[in-house]
Amino acid sequence: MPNMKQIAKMARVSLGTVSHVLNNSAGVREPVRMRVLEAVRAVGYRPNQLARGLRRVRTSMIGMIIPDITNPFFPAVVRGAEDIAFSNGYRLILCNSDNHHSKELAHLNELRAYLPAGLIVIPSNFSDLTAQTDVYRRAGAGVVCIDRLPTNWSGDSVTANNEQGAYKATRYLIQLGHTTLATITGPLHLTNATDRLCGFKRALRGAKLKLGPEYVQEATFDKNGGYSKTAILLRLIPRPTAIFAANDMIALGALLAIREAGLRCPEDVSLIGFDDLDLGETTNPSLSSVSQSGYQLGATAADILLSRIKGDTGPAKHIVLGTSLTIRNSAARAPEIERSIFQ
Amino acid sequence: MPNMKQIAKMARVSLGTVSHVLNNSAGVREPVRMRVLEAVRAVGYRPNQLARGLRRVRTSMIGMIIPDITNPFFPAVVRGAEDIAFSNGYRLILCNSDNHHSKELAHLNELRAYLPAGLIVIPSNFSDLTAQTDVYRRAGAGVVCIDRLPTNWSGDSVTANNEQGAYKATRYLIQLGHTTLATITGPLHLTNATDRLCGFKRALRGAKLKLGPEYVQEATFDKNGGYSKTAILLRLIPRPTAIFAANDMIALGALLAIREAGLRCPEDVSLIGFDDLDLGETTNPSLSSVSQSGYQLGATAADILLSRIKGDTGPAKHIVLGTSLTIRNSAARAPEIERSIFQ
DNA sequence: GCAGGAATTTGAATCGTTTCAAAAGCAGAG
DNA sequence: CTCTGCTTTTGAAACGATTCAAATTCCTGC
Repeated sequence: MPNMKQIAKMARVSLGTVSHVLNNSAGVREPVRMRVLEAVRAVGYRPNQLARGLRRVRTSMIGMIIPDITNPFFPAVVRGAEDIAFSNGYRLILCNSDNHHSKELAHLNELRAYLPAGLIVIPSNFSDLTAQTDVYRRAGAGVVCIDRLPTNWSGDSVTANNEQGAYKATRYLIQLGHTTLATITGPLHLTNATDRLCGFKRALRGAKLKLGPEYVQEATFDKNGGYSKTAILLRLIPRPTAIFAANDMIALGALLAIREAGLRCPEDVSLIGFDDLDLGETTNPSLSSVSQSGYQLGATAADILLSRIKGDTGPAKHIVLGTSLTIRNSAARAPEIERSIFQ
Repeated sequence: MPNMKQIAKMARVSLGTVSHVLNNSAGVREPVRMRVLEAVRAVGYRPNQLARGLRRVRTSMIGMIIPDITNPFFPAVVRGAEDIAFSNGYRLILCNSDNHHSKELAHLNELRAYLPAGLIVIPSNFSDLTAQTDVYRRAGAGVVCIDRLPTNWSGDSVTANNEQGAYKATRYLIQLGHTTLATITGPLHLTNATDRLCGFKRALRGAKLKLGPEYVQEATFDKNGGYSKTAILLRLIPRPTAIFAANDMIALGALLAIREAGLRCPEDVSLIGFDDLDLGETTNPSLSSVSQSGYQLGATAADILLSRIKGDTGPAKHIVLGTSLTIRNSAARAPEIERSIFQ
């Protein structure tokens, strides 16, 4: 591997000058600059990032801690972050926390030893992230939380407008004539889950609809969660004619449970999900869902991080991305007539 | 940030001794060892990975270059690799190449500056990877290719048994009575695509079935590719009654095209995919597919890499993982009667 | 109690960069 | 020709570990 010393010798200059050329850090006369650049090109020299990082006390790496890349919502988030990072000369170190306190902590602690320029975290909210990331902030590294926020988080953040998205979805169901609604929320210690529940409730209040607490079921953000909680909802009397699922994986499980209960979606039960994953297009019926851009989430977080790295010390940024309703075939008009006959 | 010097002072020993304790690299008397460990615990010291990497000329990072994390097959691969890497103290740097020559090259070149212990690559096959990774191998870093292999690749590799998987799928279709088959292959410069085509052809030969070249369509590995090529296949006379799609994304596009042509799957056209992605369970009809474990692919690659890092200099390993056929509802018996009437 | 060999421990060099104070070069004014 | 104030360039000291030869300590047997 070629190093700076070789470049310096080839260009007949000192180490310092080579460094200045490489970093534009001091006035170097054009002919000298050219000699150095020429030598760099000739041997295909690239600065050793470890040496540079060691000296600068900061590398061009960004730690990204997410729950699980295998969960279909997260790849787009990672991709968004990687695109922005890479095109600015930064690389992503990917860490899966599985929403486990101990793994999140382990990643947080071990990443520090690489002196990353920053961190993008989808927090599990089982650890006090503010305290845990303090050592990063003190070292001048940025920390951006996305998708959901730890309790009391006062740093930079990027989230979707979960409340508004849920509100739109629920209002849409109400406009279709549904009056007996239900929702399957995500784990309520996660802010995106509680925000979506708030949106759901606001829409209900707006339509002066009341709802027993048994119509709100908390589930994990996956197919199993959706399946088991839907089974419960479908046994309620009166049976809900519309379900707002807090994400598409839950909705998928709900679809399964509805079918298994001998009911049809959307004729008997309407369903709306959240996230608008690709797989929602190909289910039967195709899934109406609240769209949010995972890519934008990741990309925006990386943008903020880069601005912090470049020295922006302004107040914490809280970016909230918009949502939109994607209407497909899983929600239809309420089955007025049948209901009046059967109940 | 605490450093070794502080630990040395606290434990009243020299730098060298601290290092020896941390690396078990020399006999250190138990009481001394304890003193050092105690100091380490007291201040939460963690060795600076940059300094360590600089000195050792190798870090505990593994570069992973994949086409696109957003493609539903790859997250499991990455997860498998990350799990094995992380539990052995290694971290993954994730790079998306988009199958672009230039991006793959850029990642290859720039990663080198971080002195990774190894590379896991899903190659685009647009660059001469053997030459491009030579600098890594000369530096003692391992390079493992997975999923598909560059032409003339003689290094370590892990792939699924693509030929066999395709053979199983095709033979299954033949056993269902289909005689007019078609296939949509992936890009034929990728070995997994050609291998799957070989398996398809072998099954045909085994059943003494002949096929015009127009029944073999090459597509990109995505929904659009599947959609457009299926449209072509459905216009052929005689129309194929069964299609083997080289992956599930292609199959998804095929499903769309079949429906759009006013035909039914599986009554009019049977369909089998490859990869057995989760989304195949929820399509209508659910998708029969050849299962391969992306997780295993990634995990095995990481295992091999770690063994190389630990010093295994044996001959190149070529691991081939098994496949199995997951039967759902997208393939059915050939429509014998209708065919004889209509054609 | 001591020599000799083995087991520990130490100290200095090194990895490849950045950075900063100091040195050198240069141009213009007197 | 010298002095002054710039602009360039240099050299050495970090950064925080590892490693190897050398120094020290510890045992064991006599």
